[in-house]
Amino acid sequence: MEGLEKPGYVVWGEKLLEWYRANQRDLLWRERKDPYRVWISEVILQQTQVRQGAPYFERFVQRFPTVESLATASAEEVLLYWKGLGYYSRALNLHRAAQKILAEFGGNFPTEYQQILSLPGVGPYTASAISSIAFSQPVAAVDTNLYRVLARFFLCSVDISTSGAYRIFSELALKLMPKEWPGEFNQAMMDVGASVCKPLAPLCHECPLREGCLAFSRGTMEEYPVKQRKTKVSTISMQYYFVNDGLSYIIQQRSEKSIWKRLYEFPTEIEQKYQDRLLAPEILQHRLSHRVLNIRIDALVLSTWELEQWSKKEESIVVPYTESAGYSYPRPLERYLEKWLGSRS
DNA sequence: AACGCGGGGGG
DNA sequence: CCCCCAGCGTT
Repeated sequence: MEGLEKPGYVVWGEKLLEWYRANQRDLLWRERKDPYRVWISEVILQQTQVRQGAPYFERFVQRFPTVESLATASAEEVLLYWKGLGYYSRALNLHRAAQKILAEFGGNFPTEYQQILSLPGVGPYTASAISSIAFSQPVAAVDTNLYRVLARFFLCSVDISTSGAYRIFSELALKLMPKEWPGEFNQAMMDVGASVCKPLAPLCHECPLREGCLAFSRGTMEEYPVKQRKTKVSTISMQYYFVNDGLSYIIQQRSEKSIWKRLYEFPTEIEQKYQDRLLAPEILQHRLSHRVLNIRIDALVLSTWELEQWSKKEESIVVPYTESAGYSYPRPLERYLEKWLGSRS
């Protein structure tokens, strides 16, 4: 990595801030420096793009405006506001963290970095983001944007998926940061990374850091940052039965262990005697990051009496069509339901 | 250090 | 079909 003279660091940070003051995105959670709102927004935006997360933030803080309102809600309802966003343990951790804040910090959002880091679902990045934005602590929020911007500018070839990279980049960022503006600096880094220094086809012509950027001068922007290759994609098959009587259907809750934590799904098996009453199956394909799910859904229409017998089985829940929205479903099942219920009216 | 964990969008 | 994204927790 090429060095930068001491005075150069100061100029770097100030150039970035100057650009940020003129070009920052106006986002809902930037209106106030309320640690609660910063926290919620940061968790929503973990591995999630602003466009996708913004509507969720608005709904979430409207329903749960304070730590206490979140802590005293049911996990079930919190999940309902997370439905469709993915990475569902984030919602469950948010809920647990709110209860921890209530129990251990008297309902006041903790102000110390180490305390913030101790909250479930809050890692080094999120703790730094909250500390810097809400409490003006001089710590670097090391996310993929920061890796990309700095790796390109300084032509740094360290593999960002290794643990050593975190320390190198956070120390470098701290040198570049004007210490009076830690929150602004971190958010400026995110905005430059998101809207200018993009992973592919970066807009170098409008970059405030173009001058001095080593990757730009060599035309090798897209080769940075260096990241280890990902694992291969695997395929998994799933079988569901949509058991209904024309008015209600059967669901069960998934465990907290694997994919789709605590969301609701259709039964995965039926008794032998129903095998010859299945309707034509629906085949859905659902792509995840490193997996492809082939989902087969067989519809089974029972009489009201038969459905009632079924519902006596352990863990099964009968849902009237009209109350379908009261439960959180994985995306593919939600789409199946919409189609089924919609076709009836 | 490597992996599981979602979903939407872009080329 | 691949890639990407305001990461974290577990093993």
